[in-house]
Amino acid sequence: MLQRKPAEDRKTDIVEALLRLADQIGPDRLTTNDIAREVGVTQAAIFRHFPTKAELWSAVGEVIAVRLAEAWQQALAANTTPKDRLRALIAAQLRQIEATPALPAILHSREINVDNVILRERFRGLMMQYQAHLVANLEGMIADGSMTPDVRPQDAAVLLTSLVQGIAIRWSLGSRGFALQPEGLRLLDVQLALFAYGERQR
Amino acid sequence: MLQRKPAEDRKTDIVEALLRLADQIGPDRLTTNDIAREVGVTQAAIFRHFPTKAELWSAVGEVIAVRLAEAWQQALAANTTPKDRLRALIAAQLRQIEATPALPAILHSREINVDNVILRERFRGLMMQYQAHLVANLEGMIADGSMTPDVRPQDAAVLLTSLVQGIAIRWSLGSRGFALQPEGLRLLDVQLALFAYGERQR
DNA sequence: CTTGTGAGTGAGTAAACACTAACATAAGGT
DNA sequence: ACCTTATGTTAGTGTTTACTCACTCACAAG
Repeated sequence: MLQRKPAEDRKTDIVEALLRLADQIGPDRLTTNDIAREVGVTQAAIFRHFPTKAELWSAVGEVIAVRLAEAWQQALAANTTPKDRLRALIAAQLRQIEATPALPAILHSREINVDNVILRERFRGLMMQYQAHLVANLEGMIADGSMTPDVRPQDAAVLLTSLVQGIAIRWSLGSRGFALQPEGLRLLDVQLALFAYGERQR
Repeated sequence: MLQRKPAEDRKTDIVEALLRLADQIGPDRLTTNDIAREVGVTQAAIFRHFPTKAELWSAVGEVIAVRLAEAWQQALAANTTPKDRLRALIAAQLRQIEATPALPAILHSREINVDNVILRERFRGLMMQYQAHLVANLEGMIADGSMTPDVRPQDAAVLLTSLVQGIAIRWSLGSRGFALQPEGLRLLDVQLALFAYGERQR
């Protein structure tokens, strides 16, 4: 028989297994059987730790939300200039996706966005927070002269989040044929150079 | 009892129903029962027209591929300058998504990208074709002076496709709270203005 | 060494799934 | 008007799904 673990350890095992499998199988196709096999326990064991599949998904959502929020806080704390902070915010997002490739798929999954109303609102708020961080630092960049005032910070923020999503999609569709973070940061610098152009010509 | 239709008409009914439902229920969660109810026939009737669910998805993929290719051809044919053609290509894409909101979800669904190898390659080729159109017209813009030569056309194309995807995601997550095409074109013009900056300062 | 607790199992359940076979009848060409 | 055909239905099939329940036994505290 298999080694027993305290409930808390096993719970994290299950959540990690789900995150791994969600990338291969897809969030909406993942079954409790798949998860149990990956963890190395019987299917019934999953339900000892999570009363329903929906509550398992809630736990996964919570883990993701905490990780993202922590990564952003760290990015902001470790840098001082608006431009460095902006780059760090984007880099953090790319790193999170690289570490958990299923992240975009889960964020847009029906499991979370249709079935789980609480989690949907949680993520909506989280993404608005990210957008707010971007806008704040873009405003800072306009103030310190590293960005043109011709582009509204809100629009610039949309362009940047789109960039991250676009690269992530290209990365996963192209079977991860390139390193996500370097390629993402390279394109970010292209965009930031464009943002700076307007200023230079003055 | 229900009115009978020639097979060809019914087939398109079924495909249209799937496209409508894929948006609400999700491509990977859609069942043949859901589709049958939407069309207004019994579940078994679906299998009279499509031998398997996978072949139904193939038909859906084919319809999407044809529509996209046609929209691009039309966009290119109706315009002459590189900049107008570029705008038309983006506008066409936004219009397609607005008409078929399930389109992004289907393009990234496991149904097509994991199960259906033929269709996956078909879409990969299609997207590369779109990218090629964008690059060609961006090169034209550099040549006619409406774009800076400082940004590689390939990079600019990635920024633009990301923009479309990003807006589409924001549109669907925000419960379609804004008009997709106008907002998309507005942001496109912001980006195109940035692309032109480098040139202006010369 | 004993014993109480709780992690894990084996063998189920009903519902939902894609798909099938036998039969029915509306529709269209002759 | 008839007869063939193709579209549709009814009532199934086996499989997979999330979830349950009675039971077992590993393990740590006393």
